Amino acid sequence: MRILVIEDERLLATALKRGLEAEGASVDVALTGTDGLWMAQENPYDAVVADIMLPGVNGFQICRELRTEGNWTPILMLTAKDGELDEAEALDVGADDYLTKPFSYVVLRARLRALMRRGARERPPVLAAGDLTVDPATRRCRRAGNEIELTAREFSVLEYLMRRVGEVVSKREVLDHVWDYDFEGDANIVEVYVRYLRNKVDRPFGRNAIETVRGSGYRLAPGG
Amino acid sequence: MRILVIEDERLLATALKRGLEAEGASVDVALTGTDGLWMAQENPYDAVVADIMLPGVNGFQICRELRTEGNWTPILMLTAKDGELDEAEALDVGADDYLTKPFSYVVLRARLRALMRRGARERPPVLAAGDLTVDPATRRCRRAGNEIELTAREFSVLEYLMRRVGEVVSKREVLDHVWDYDFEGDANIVEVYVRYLRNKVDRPFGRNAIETVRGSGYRLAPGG
DNA sequence: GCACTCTTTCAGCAGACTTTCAGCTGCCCT
DNA sequence: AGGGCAGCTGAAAGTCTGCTGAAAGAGTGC
Repeated sequence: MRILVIEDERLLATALKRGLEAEGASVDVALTGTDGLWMAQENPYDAVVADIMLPGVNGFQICRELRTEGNWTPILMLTAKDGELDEAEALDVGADDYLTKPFSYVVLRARLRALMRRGARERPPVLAAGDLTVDPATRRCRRAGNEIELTAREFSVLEYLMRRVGEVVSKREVLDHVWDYDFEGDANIVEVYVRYLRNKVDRPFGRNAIETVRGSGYRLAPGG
Repeated sequence: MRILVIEDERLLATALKRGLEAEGASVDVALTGTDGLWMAQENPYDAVVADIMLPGVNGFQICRELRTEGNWTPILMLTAKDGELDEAEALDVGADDYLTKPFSYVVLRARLRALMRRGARERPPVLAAGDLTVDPATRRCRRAGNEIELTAREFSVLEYLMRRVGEVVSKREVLDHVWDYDFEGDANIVEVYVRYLRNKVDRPFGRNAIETVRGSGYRLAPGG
């Protein structure tokens, strides 16, 4: 479940990211409308949460632009104002739903779920590579019929690798997608998580799904 | 995918180089505007990322100069300032897009991809010469159906030769493109790597893809 | 407040990879 | 034939990367 949050208030953006990720979503954050629009154009998200008031391109423009391009990803609009006008305009330009700040996280999640259910397109429910499967929706991981317990971070790292089976993924990329985009720490953290994952998904099964490509990163073997 | 990064902050330049290379791009770095302009004029890049504030020739000038020469390589401008003025001017002189520092790597990559896609120069994802193929995305190399394991350096050298199949490539050029731009050592290192490559991609197959052109350099035979 | 789990940092280590070097081979010229 | 190069080679030295255990730090639930 990939979600794009376009929101310039970092506190809120981070809160949303954390919250949604805790439920198994893979969340990217854009801090400006310009960035957000580009990211939405570039990646296939399952939903977009966009503030209306944004630096650069505003939420309405993002919405209109995406729709005119034939991009029908569900969009949930946020705004600080609570005028009827905004709401009408939001729906006019093609947003699917509308939420007035301040809102409770629970409400946002509920609406978002509804949106995505409605927009339930052909989306492979589980990621699979050989006998290894990962279900972002239920946040479950199984291998050869055995359920594997993963922590939130572990799951996110594995999910990202699974989304790119076969490709070499650099530690930097993992960092960019799984950690906050402004994570300052050492890329060693990725090595550490790869070790945790290997201990859980590879070692017990005597397999080696996560390959190391020295100097480049890691690659999840297509066959698991 | 060849990308030129013109940026005087070495930290940033290195980060970009690493990141983009990790995704299979072949990245050259210029630390001054003068060098950058020259390199952009000399080599066919798929995209140029240029800082506006540079020692020597600045980003605007590079852009204008290339455009007036009829060079329409996509250019992405970077700047520390976030004035509207800069943005307008960047687009005026012919840049294709504009990014304000600090930016997240994810965003840069997304924009860059979009730019190159817009440039609609469909580039085959894998490089091939006869039965020898190299895939920068997965960092895999195969010959006659056999997977060949290459180290990071070996891969980069081979990739560079493959990008210029049929052409004679001097050791100096290989050094400049594959090693850090400030590599001080002996060009003999290239000979050493050519040997490693021959041992892996030629010898086992009884072929001779990498030809020596005495006095000039090496040439990758178009037929593999 | 305490116990617990999860996340992050850190420094040491082993091994893989890179680079250097000195001698050798073979081509080309006189 | 012999000298001068350019390129080739084997081996050793050097560097760097990724792996690991341990422990500190954050976050959560009781």
